[in-house]
Amino acid sequence: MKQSIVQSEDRKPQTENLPPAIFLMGPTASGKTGVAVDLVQTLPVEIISVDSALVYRDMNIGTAKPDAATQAAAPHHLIDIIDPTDAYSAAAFRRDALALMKDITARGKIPLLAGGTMLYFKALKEGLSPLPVADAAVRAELDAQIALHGVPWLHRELAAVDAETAARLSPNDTQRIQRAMEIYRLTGKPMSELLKPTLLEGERGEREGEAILPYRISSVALIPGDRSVLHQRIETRFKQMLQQGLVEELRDLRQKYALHPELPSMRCVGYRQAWQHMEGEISAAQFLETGIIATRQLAKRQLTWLRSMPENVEIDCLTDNLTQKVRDALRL
RNA sequence: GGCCUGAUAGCUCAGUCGGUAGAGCAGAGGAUUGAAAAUCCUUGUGUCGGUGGUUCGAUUCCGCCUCGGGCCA
Repeated sequence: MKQSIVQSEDRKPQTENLPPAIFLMGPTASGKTGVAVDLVQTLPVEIISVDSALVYRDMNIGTAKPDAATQAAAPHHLIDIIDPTDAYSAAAFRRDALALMKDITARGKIPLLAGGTMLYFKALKEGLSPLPVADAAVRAELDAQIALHGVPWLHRELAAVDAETAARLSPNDTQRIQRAMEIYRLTGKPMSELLKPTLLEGERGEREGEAILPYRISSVALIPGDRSVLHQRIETRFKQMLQQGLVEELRDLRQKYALHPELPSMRCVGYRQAWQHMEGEISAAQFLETGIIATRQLAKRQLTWLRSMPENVEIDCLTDNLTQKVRDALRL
């Protein structure tokens, strides 16, 4: 692990010739959008949103999407690109982001990738293995089998064809077990085998001078110095979302689209709880409480991601002059 | 005012036929390859309300006090 990091450091001497790009990461409610919007005013940058929830059209309040005026002043790419009935993915993001970065660079500008979906950042930076895309029919089949036999049963099925992957997954990790089985049924090969060639491919690519991400990255992470302050912000913001009409927004969404609670869009923080409340499963008070809790837990997972990325320059997002501090960190 | 009942982890509660206690939730830490705002893993020492008494030993039994809840006046 450590060795591979050292190797990749050694292997990118021509990084100076690459065009620049900026990563701006942070947990929910850390002020990323504000900083990005400030930077656009004074620097030749274009914002690419790195957010798995902002991609959905008509989901505005619960995703804390920048409003129309903000977007007019500071356009964001990869916002409002799919309907809430559709699914996006890390692979789709990488494809879209790379294309946008190329265009932006060609225009003589710098891509500013800002957001809180750390898997997307990772996929962009490190690439993805050549795995098959999601297959609705196979997933439906697996859903039915899980409903019938339970997830641990599917885990045993996986162990029979891909012991290595089964061993690293919890028997309860429905999503990953399902994905690993999906890959096996689609390709006839175990996921663990398909992950390995990637490294070889990556090495070959680098030998030919093709980096996985051909940009010189400056990476900044907004980290709250005091977690309890972030929690307070999250609570305040969630209450604002309710006042702005989160439930009404969901009502409209359900009228406009054929939604169901298992869709990725409807599993988003806030919308999931709003759905439960609309269905009478939880009270208004529970909706408020669980919505705030889910947001806190999201922020915590985002912070775990950020701690695993030592290349980031960390800035306390709770200080004044945040944008200036980001600029200083980027030496812009 | 009288009677009944409760007071145990941040919250909701279980429990100890007397040998100082454990679940869920929250919180914290971690994982993370086409669903990732998803999915999953790990993690529970707290004057067992206060104070006297009985006892080798009390959070557990008894008395009183404090604060809730209920019923009767």
